[in-house]
Amino acid sequence: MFVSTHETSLDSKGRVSIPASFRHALGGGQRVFVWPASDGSPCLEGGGEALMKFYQQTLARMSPNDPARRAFMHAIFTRSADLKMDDNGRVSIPKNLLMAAGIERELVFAGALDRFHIWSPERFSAFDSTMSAQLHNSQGALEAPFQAALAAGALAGLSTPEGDK
Amino acid sequence: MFVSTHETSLDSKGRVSIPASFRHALGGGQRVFVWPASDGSPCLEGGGEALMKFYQQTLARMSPNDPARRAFMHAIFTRSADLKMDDNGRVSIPKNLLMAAGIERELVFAGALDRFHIWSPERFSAFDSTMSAQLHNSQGALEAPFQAALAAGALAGLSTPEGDK
DNA sequence: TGTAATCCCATGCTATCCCATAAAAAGTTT
DNA sequence: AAACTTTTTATGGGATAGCATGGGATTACA
Repeated sequence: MFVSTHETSLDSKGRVSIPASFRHALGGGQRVFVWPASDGSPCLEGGGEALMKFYQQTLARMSPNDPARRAFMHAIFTRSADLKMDDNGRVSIPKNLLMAAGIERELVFAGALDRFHIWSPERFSAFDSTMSAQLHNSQGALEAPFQAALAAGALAGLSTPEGDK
Repeated sequence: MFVSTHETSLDSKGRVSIPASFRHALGGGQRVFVWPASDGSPCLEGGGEALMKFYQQTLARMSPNDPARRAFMHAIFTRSADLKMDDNGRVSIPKNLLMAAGIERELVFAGALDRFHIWSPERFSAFDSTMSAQLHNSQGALEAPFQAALAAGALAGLSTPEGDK
């Protein structure tokens, strides 16, 4: 899974190394898809073939006439770049996407479980602050899913004495 | 699959290069079919022999008396141009189709998974904005197919704890 | 016999492939 | 725990192949 953040930069040819841990999360394939974040955040969003296959299946479950389908298709497949990593794990992100995210040379890879985000450092630190505040105000909303997951048996062996070694 | 967007233009002879990634998506054949978008969008729609075969089979499954069959037949087969790529991967799109899409010289190829669309740049960016707004208002409509795809096991190993190593 | 479509070759550009280097991480041996 | 070896990662840059594009020559056909 995609975890942690990595700060890096484009080289003189416009290439950037995908962080090693992200490459592992991509599962060995060398295709990477990148598009403007679909939640409207001023950053890019990316994932591997697994995520794209998931989106494909999501589309397959929608009526061909559903206007939401066309919007979703456009947001993910039309706007995305299909990138191929070179032997050293680098990709070249198209200029229009870099511009949309306000990236010049420095950038931040941010893990998000089943996908990752690419930020300009300035926008990322602003976002980081926003999220701190947001989390502080969201404790209530977390309560219910938190308890549900616990009840479903997640964390078994960690929250109870049986989990000790 | 057809992914991403490519901006290009007609040359002085009226030819245009099919983007390389689209040529690959066409599977090596050199026939390309183009027609006015069947959903009423002010653009052209296109695909390769695979898509046409799919439409052919769709027609075969409709009753010969079904008025919808005639309309569908007309929209796809009657209106479409059967283009042949030259050795450099270029085609000449008939003038009447270009006019219908409002294309003068510049144009945009937009991938849509199993097909692609051809837009005038102005119309494309307007459509792009519309789709952003549309997506924003469609979160509800996406919820169900999204969950269904998840339940069907897409993304297995990425979004669930079982995927951890 | 003119007009236009097709075929073919030439060119600059860029993406890709590949090798080299250096730093960092992980693993071994005393 | 220090010293050494091996592997992985990040980065730079040269060589090459593929792509987009322009345009001349040839063919089709009206």
